[in-house]
Amino acid sequence: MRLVVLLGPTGVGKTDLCIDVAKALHSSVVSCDSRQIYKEMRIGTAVPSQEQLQAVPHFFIQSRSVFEPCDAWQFEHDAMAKIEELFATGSDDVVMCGGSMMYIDAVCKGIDEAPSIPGELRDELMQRFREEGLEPFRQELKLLDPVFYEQVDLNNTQRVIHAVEVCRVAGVPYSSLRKKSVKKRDFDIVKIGLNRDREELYDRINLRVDQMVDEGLVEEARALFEYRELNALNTVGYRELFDHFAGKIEFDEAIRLIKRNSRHYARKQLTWFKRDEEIHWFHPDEKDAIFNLLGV
RNA sequence: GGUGCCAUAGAUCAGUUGGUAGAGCAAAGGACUGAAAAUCCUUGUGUCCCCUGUUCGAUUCCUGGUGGCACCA
Repeated sequence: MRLVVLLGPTGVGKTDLCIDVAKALHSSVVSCDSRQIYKEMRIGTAVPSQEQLQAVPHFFIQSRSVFEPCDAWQFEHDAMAKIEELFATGSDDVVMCGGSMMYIDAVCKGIDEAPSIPGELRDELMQRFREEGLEPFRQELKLLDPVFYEQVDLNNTQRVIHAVEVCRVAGVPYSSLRKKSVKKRDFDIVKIGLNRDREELYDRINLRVDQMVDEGLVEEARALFEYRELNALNTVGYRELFDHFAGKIEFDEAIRLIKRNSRHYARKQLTWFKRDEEIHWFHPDEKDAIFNLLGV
């Protein structure tokens, strides 16, 4: 049993190659994409085409609503259940394809146990953050978890508030739960990373944004405008258009920012992937070499 | 051909009353185990177009040149 993980920055060409690899291995595709998982978005998240989806069975593509958001912990459970089911029903190989760094690690290494945070608590804390800023949370964290207080970036609102949430709900310091243990999976994992020259990658990203606009990205985003506060819609390609709809920026500026933020996102992904020494890197055109590595 | 203006970071430009220089944009590097397409941190040496002169010292002023733009013929 083998999980073939196909990863790489946005726009590199994962989707096309993924179909070929899955066909060659007679396997299904488990999507590992934190935005393609939502059914309300399609154009801006570059969901595979109907033909591609029909060519090979796909899972976790537009399978969830933005009103029931996913997170890395949830994804680990859902994806692991699906992967084990596929192996149990006779698949030797399963292909997991996507660029969501933390979701990939959640499946390959697992995430430590921690309590779920009730929505009401987060709402309450966010309300307080808006009124009083981050300082009260820093002070509370210093009392509840001095160890993590020393480690965390105290400018990072999300990290500080999340740590406070966990401490409060769990009743123990957040740091005591962060064991960073790696779960042993009972299948092999092969990681294939796709990359291109920076200029080539950026050209593709810029071009793809123009294509998305031609396909109706603006209309897709407009239909979601009223839900723009939802976390799942804090997404490149949508939030910039939301700012335009709200009258904050011109249309051309929104498009420029979508391209730039997509490029930045690609770079951020590469930064994350760089430190994973298990990844075998290829240019997407090196299909033969990839098949060779996979033994097909 | 003549006159004027311009020539500084990847591109666009600011600036130095002569003491070797900066802003936004773009870009680059990094952190990151329950929001992750999120969130956060860091980064600007560049023949200041070339030559000549003045000067202790010129990217800044002078002479000439080259290139670009505008106007006039």
